[in-house]
Parts: sequence; structure tokens; C-alpha cells
Amino acid sequence: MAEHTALLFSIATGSPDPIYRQLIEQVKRLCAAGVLKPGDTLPSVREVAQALAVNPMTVSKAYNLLEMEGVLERLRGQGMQVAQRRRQGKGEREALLRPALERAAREARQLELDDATILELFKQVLKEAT
Amino acid sequence: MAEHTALLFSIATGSPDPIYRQLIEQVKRLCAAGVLKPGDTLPSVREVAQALAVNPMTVSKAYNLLEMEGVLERLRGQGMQVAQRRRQGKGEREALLRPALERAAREARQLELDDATILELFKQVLKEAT
Amino acid sequence: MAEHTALLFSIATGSPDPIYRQLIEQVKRLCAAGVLKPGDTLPSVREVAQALAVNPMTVSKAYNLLEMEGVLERLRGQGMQVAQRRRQGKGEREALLRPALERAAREARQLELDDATILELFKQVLKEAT
Amino acid sequence: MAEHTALLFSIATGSPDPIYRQLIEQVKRLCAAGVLKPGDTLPSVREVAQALAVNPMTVSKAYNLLEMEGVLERLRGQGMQVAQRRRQGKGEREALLRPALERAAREARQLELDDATILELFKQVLKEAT
DNA sequence: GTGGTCTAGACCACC
DNA sequence: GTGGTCTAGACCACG
Repeated sequence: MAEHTALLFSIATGSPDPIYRQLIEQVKRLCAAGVLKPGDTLPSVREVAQALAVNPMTVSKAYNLLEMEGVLERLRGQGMQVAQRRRQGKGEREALLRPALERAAREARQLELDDATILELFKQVLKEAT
Repeated sequence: MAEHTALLFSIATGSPDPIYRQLIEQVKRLCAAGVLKPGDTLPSVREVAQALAVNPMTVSKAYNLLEMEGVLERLRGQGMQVAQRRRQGKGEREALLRPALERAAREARQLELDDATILELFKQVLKEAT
Repeated sequence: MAEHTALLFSIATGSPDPIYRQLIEQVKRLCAAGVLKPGDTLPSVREVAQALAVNPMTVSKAYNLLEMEGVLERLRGQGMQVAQRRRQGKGEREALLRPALERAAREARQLELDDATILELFKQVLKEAT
Repeated sequence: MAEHTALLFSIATGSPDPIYRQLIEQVKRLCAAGVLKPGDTLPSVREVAQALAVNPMTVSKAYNLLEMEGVLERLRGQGMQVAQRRRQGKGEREALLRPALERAAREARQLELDDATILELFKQVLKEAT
């Protein structure tokens, strides 16, 4: 149950925001979506670090912050697991998506593209990302 | 001729993003909103620096980057002015929008929201951003 | 004889090199080509400045430097004229052109374009510039 | 791991063009020449700054601009590396070359050289620049 | 007057 | 360790 999740994580090296933040938000989204369920164990720091070619300290930092936020729980000597009662309704998941959509909308406005074009392009992108 | 725009800029000292970025975004927004029109001259580096109690180099960096992006033009010895709309083709503008859409799509997938929900939410966000 | 030459000058506002340098090199080329012949009078500082929408001091600086170089001569109270013995052979004119060609060649190499493509493009540009 | 590239850089203190530009051109040339290959890491800002007795910000500015141009990539906490050749399309590369060719053409016209001569000279320059 | 460059030295975030 | 940001203050080129 540890090797199946390593593939769930990915980082965008070209992104402006730090790796540990990318990891944190990914875990949160996966929990919100139910892909990661309460009680699931997460891949070890070393596994993730190796799979993503990242410094272990970076992964550790993400896990620590997630523990402080109550998203994860430390299993003394056995890694981390998803904390209880983190299941989120559709509304909450939509709220998590909003920032990214708002950013896209803001940029679209500045580029002066009309809504039809924007939506069409987004549909296309969504299809590719399936 | 100095009082016309100095008040347009403001910075949030406690903000996570750097001052020069805040300035850049502001100029872009002012241009997009039509407050700054092509041909308008901007307050000098020194004026802005003094008005905001910031180092001139910081303002200079913002102006510089805005020039590189084609938003501003240097007026040799007379400061900077808003560039004539070198309106890019629609295809190019769509390409510029793609990264933001792709990011949103990736996050939406991880949240396991269905396409209809995602698109509906995006339409709503777009409407709010008008 | 003063109004016919004003049109000979032009400046590229987007160019990285200063206006007075652009003017200097243009006068040199026009002299080398024989368009401006020894004894020809040049348009006054004021005329050029107005025609190009440039600060008169800038034009004046160019004229002064050209006088120092011996390209122009001051006609006490009657403007400047092209100095004697400045007619140049074809070889010298080619030498004047070289820097621009070398720059283009260097950039072309960095862009990894093959010679045939480069030359074809240049022929096209030459035709447009006729 | 520090001695491999420090010696590659050098600056001409008496040069008309700024230090950061000299560094930029050098890196580009080293990349073009194959001395620096995609994936190679560059000496750190501090190393270069010390080796050249220059302010770190100056080196940083050069690296920064090279990143914006896509020549270098940031390696989060591990310095900069030469970017993977994101080879642009031929059309785009030709567009990038045009300005230099147009400038050369304009100058050639003012020198009143005939097209055959110009092209012959350009071929020669191209051969020398190989 | 304008912006451009550079310095010396500080502090911060990230890995 | 890495690069990023900012400051204070200097000097220069251009118009």
C-alpha cells in the first residue's frame, strides 16, 4: 500500500511556487477528492524524494506542515497516514479549485479574449488532461 | 504634470510578493482598465520611489520588466510611456493563457470534479471577473 | 538646397543606440555614398530636430562630433557643409557596411540557420528595402 | 566541482557595454560553441562574482536575463543549468534574425552599394563567421 | 531632467 | 549551499 501512491505526486519544475507547497496542495486535493482516505498511509519521505528527484528535506517539510494543519498524522516509526474526518463535500472541493480558476480568469481578461473562446480553450485543455 | 499618476500606485509592505511585482501587476491592471492609455507617460522612477518610500532601483526594475514585456516604451530622456497596443494575434494570446488553464485542469482532476461542474464553476468565476 | 536633405535622416526610436550616434553614422554613410557631396550644406539643427521630433541639442551634438571628425565644416553663421575630400571608394563603403553584416551573421549563427536560408531571407529584406 | 567553469568567464573593465551584458554574451557563445551543453551546471553567482571581483547582483542579473531568454534554467537550491534546447521553429528563428538584416539593408542602401556587391560581401562575412 | 549600471552589505526563502 | 529582494548611495550617458 506504499508503492501505489508514489505516482500520485508530481512537481512542475518550472513553476514559480516552491516544491514543498506544490506537494502540500496536492495532498490536500487528493484527500479532498477521496483518493487518499483517512487511514491511508503515505509513501515515505525517502520514496517520494527519490521518485521526484527531490531533496528529502523538502518532502519532510511538506509532511510536517501537513501534520501541523491536521491533514496528516504521524504513525510513530511507521510514516504518516491521512488523518480522520478529512472527507470533504463537493462544495469544499470546488472552493479548493477556485483560486486556480480565478487566476486563469484574470489572465484571460487581461488578454482580452472573449468568454466563448476562453471556455472553448478550457474544454480542450480539460479533454487533453483526462 | 507630476501629480496625475503618483497616487495611482500603492504597495502592500506585508505582502508575500515583492514590491517590483506588485508594481508590475498594478501597471498592467491600470492599462487593462483603460486608466492608463497608450501614449500616457508614467511618473518617473524617482517620483514613484519617493512617493512610495521605496528604493529607485526597485521601481526601475519594474519599469524595465514592463518594457521587456512590451507594456511600456522608453521615451529617451523623457521617461516611460504606455506602449501602443501591439495587439498580438488571437492564437498567440490563447497560447499565453494555456498554462493557467492547464494548471486549473490538473488541479480539478485531482479533486475529482466532473467536467460539467468544473465548467459551470469557471463560467461563474468568469462572470465575477468581468 | 536645405529642404531636400531633411528627409534623408531617420531615427529608429526602438534602437538601443543613442539618437546622436544614429545621426552621425547616417551622415557618414550618405557622404561615403556620394549622396552628400563636398560643399553641400546640411539642414539646420532646428530643421532636423523638428522633422525628427528630437531635441535640438541632440542634433547639435551629432553635428559637433562630425565636425570634430572632419566630416563636416562649420560655415560661420550659415550652418554646416560637407567637408572637402570625403569622397570614398567602393572598398571603403564596404568596410562601413561590414559591422552591420557581421552582427547579422553572428546572430544568424546563434540561431542555427543554414546559409541558404539566411541569404534567401536577406535577399527578401533587401528587396523590401528598395 | 567549482574549478571547472570559473575560468570560462572574463570581463573587459574598459568595455563600453555593461558587465552583465558581457556575461550574457559569453554564456550564449559558450552554449553555441558547445562548451556548455544542456544540463551543465553553471558556477554559482557568488563564485563568479568573487572570481571576477564583481558584485553578486551583477552576475545575478545576467543569470536572470539568461533564464528569461530560456538559455538557462533555475535548479532550485542548486544553481543554474544550461536549458534543454527548446528548439524554436524555423519561422520564429527567421523572425528573430530579421531586425539585424533590416538594419544591414538600410545601411547598405544609404551607402548606395548594389545588391550583388552587398550579397557577395555578406557571403564572405558568413563564411568567416563559420 | 530621464533611466542604466554598479557597489557594499543586509535579510529571506528554498533545498 | 543556492538565488531573490531590497537598501543607500554613487556615477554615467542621454536628451
